[in-house]
Amino acid sequence: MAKSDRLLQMMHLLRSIPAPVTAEVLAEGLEVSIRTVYRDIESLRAAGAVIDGEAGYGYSLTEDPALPPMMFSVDEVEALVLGLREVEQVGDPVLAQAAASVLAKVNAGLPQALQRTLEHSVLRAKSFLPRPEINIDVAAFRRATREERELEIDYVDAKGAITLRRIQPLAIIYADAKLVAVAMCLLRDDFRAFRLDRIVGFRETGQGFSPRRVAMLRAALAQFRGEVGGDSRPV
Amino acid sequence: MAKSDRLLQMMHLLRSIPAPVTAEVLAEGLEVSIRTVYRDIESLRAAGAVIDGEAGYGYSLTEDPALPPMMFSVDEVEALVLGLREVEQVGDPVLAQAAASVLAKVNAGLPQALQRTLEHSVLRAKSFLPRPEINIDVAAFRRATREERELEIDYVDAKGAITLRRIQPLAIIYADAKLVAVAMCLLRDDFRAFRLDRIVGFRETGQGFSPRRVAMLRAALAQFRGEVGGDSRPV
DNA sequence: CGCCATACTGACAAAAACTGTCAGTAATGA
DNA sequence: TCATTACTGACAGTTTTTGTCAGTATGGCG
Repeated sequence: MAKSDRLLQMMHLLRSIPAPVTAEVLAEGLEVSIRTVYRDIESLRAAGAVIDGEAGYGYSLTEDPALPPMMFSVDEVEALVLGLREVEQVGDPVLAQAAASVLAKVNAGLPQALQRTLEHSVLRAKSFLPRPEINIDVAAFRRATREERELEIDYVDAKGAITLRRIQPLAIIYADAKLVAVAMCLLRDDFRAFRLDRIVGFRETGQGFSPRRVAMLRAALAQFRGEVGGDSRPV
Repeated sequence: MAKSDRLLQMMHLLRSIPAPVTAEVLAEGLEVSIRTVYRDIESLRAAGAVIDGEAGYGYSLTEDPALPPMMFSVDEVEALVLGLREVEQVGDPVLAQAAASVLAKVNAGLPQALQRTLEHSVLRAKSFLPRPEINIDVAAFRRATREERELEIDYVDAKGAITLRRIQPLAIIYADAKLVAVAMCLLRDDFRAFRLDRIVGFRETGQGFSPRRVAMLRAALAQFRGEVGGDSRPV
């Protein structure tokens, strides 16, 4: 086997096997000697891969030269930072964490100058709006929505009474400081918007409504638009 | 030179030189014969690169195997979409365009299932807050901020009087529906926050304040934080 | 159609690179 | 200390690669 081919295969192994990977595992996988593995690791390092190797532990790929610099402009980096920083402030902890993670990933792939732009962005997001407290697992709600599963929700209306609703959730709208779920309400047999801070509990019914979410959402948004002001019917 | 090294260099040339690249150019750049270039191209193709080659025209890299699918989770994609869609709505026109562009780029690198998640995202952003009209070129203001250039601004205060201020802009804060520039005000010799909708005009003074923006911004934010509420001094 | 500019392929001898084995060094954690 | 692993240099034999040469093919243009 040509060394050049094998180097590509080694990169593949280093990317796909969880760290640490020992030289022995690599040698077996590539059917070469351990000495050759050491040489190949050296070649990969010369080519820009940052591969940590600790005696008694094994190798881990900490920087992948195959990851080309992401071709984002300065404006694009600023848009990214602003958008994701805003998401970090909203009321879904899983989503906030995901936003931070995206920033870290993008940052890792940027050339140094753009990394600086990202880290010291001119744009900052800061919200002063009071945020109603949300007590449900928003990530789970998002997931049910995405996977087109019917939900039963305990909903507190404006008067404080709790009603039980069966809904097909279509989207979650971030409307300034409020999170609003757009859904087909099976009690009213019509589209409704439900504020997430007024949902005190929810569970899946076991029913699905696949694959109609996108079309229904389109209809709901058109209907709400026709009524001027998307949250005019918060129930 | 080891072939494996040269293959990496050839990929670099193919990525960075605008198409078409002739075998002759590659041969010269890599200091090998044309026959070797043909062989290397073959090796790169075997390794997954899609390289078009037309007689009389040259080569172009149409698909780069080094581009791994972007490793974003579903949550991360949703965070991205939400954040960038918000920027599309609230950002200055250049920034809004950049946000759309980022989404397109990210989408292009995603596996199909995640492309669908992105295109039909459960999460939507919709703002109902009244937005004061901004009449300056915000992208130019951003740029001056980034490049640490002093500005002279015509500022309308709360009473409607226009004052001329000389500032060192440090950041632009998206504070709900308002855009606020944090700056060192050279008139007051202190940090101030200026609402962008009250800036009726600005121009560069020709002075710079490099490389102090980041440190000054840190100090400004600490000062504003100490005062409880970051826009308590909008001037 | 012929010409030009370019991509493409096979063959071969000489040159270069690579390999596994062996011997020895080093680091970390229990 | 021991076990587990990474690391380096040297060498003879093996494998791969190279440039040269000869020939094929394609698209665009006059």
